[in-house]
Amino acid sequence: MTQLLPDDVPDCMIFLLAKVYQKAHASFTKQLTPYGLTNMQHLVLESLWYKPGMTAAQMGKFLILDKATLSDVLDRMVKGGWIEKKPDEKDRRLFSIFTSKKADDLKQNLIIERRTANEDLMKGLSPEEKTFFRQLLIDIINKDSTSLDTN
Amino acid sequence: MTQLLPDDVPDCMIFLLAKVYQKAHASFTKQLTPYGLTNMQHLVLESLWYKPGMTAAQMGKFLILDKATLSDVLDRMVKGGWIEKKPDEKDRRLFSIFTSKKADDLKQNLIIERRTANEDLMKGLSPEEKTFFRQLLIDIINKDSTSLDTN
DNA sequence: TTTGTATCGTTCGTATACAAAGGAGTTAGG
DNA sequence: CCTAACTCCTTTGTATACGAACGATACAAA
Repeated sequence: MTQLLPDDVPDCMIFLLAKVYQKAHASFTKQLTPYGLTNMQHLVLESLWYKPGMTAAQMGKFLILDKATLSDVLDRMVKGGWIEKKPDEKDRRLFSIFTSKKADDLKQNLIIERRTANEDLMKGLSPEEKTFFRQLLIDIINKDSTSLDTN
Repeated sequence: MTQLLPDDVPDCMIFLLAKVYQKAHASFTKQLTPYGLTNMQHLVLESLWYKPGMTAAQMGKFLILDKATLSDVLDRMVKGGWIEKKPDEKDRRLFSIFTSKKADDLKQNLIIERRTANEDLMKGLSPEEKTFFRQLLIDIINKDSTSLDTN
């Protein structure tokens, strides 16, 4: 059952952003189903391939995510065998987080899945439009007013 | 604690969309705190001012929202005195939903809050950029591939 | 060294989100 | 009219999200 916007599209960018994100999220979720991974878990893996050994706090800042949210996500990923948490020997408050072999074996596939999802989402846009859209999003995120907190 | 994207911004539109929505959502949430309303509850009220007496199923289609999600939201709004559910006399499966006096008294203020939130989010963009951005979002939502399901 | 402050990760409470299943009610087809 | 199929709404289970408070730890200042 396909759902389109009504003819008189709501005059609310927040709503439109929510729906675009909802659509992108739903699409990527489907792609990841065969792997048994969620969107968020995929994001965590990619961040760890980029910066192995991050602590939860570092990852929270990197992904702009609340530490309470991340705590649960990481917990499920440990249980699922996707990551490992190794206690820091110098500072016993910290855990360094690493991807598991199970995750690393799927690395190339998972990165391709993300690329495909992105291409699907941007399908139909010209290269100029893609660049402009991307830069627009970055500018909005980096704009000063009401920036995101992640402490 | 302000959070910016790293210098090498992640090459993932899904992530950027998530963060833009996260920012817009957080900002609007703060604006609505004095009213004791959430983002979603505000959206429900506006949809009811637009189409009074909608059923939950109609609203779910209008807002492109899962009925399970909506069921909880509406339940909390009834308890909070924002809306009323009146059973349909012809079809006993249905409830017509209406805004309460408490909600209607705040209508003008709440609509202004949404406008302000939208202007804040788009602040710094030229009128052409705003139009283009908005149309881009609408096009992506309405694009055929992997459209949103709502029931 | 002690005391105050800050940080790290967890837990709790609340609010989305959605798949899947279930109960109640309606309608269509024979 | 009677059953099969469908619809509406709720409930259950899981996964984000985030504010707030908490225990353990680290550090800095007196």
